[in-house]
Amino acid sequence: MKLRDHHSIEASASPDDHIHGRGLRMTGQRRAVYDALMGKRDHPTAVEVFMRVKGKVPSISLATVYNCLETLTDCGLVKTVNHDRESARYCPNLAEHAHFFCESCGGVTDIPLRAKRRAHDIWELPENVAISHHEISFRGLCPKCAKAAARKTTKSK
Amino acid sequence: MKLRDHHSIEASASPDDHIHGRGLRMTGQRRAVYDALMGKRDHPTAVEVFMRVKGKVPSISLATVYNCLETLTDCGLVKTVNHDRESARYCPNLAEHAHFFCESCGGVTDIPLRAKRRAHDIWELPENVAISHHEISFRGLCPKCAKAAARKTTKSK
DNA sequence: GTGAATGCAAAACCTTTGCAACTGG
DNA sequence: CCAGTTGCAAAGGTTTTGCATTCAC
Repeated sequence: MKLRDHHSIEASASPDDHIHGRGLRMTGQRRAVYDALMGKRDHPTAVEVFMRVKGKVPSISLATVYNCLETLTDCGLVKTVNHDRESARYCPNLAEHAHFFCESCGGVTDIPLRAKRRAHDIWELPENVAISHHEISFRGLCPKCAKAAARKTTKSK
Repeated sequence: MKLRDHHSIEASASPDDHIHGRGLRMTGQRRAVYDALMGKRDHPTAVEVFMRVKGKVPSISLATVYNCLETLTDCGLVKTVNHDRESARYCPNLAEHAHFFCESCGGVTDIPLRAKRRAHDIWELPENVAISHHEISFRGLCPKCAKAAARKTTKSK
């Protein structure tokens, strides 16, 4: 298992370089959205970003903010939290487990917890929080689709 | 840290008992929705459940399916995946981390990964999956709100 | 100059709500 | 009986889309 690296941003590479590296253009809107996110290191929604950016680029539209956020995410400059705008799904498995969503076939698989492990073994959760729910999701290609993708890549080379 | 137990369903307790235990009624719709979920142990959306149940209870409406799914979830008979129907949020922290969502104040906090730990240390992920993203979210009360809630409970006793 | 990006408005989508009618215990 | 549930239709909120206009390179 390998996690694709979205995080390898050298301090030297500017946002512009990242954007240009993908053959994209650095526009005033993209810069403003990026600055709005970096200025306050919180977790704003698209609408909150929109309101912040309005001050600097009054003509900007909400659709453009969504656009810019998607572009920045694709370039690895920003992470999207709660991107699950798909429908909620319901699961009769009541044991503690995570879910794997295949981006190719759309399948959802249960991922069991290894014996004797608990979530706070690996995350630095504050001692005094009261946790009521937790949700762990992985996205990528399931074994079947990963194999199919590998076959295609090999052929095309 | 304690995880509230949603999983302690004894084999002896029927769905009816669970529903009745909460002072609620077991209706034909609730039973049909429950059966549709237990019949195929997959992860259907509300609309998919709706389509399955239509065959048995033709008069059922989608709103009722949503209703039943919520009730069953509240009773601990079913788990909801992807319940994050809040807006997507955007995060400038590119290091690997989880998020904590406070259900009281709405705040979002970054939860860092403990040093030298990796997600597959605790979940039994298949070897041959290609993971592109993963998202870990905890929900509950942040330290500040947990303290406030505890104070209120103590007083009212 | 030219394709990429924007702005606008409208559409799409999932989920919730209000309310009259119905029903399980 | 009667509070809890349902069904319907309409509203709500977030995100996407289509297209003419503008702009970065």
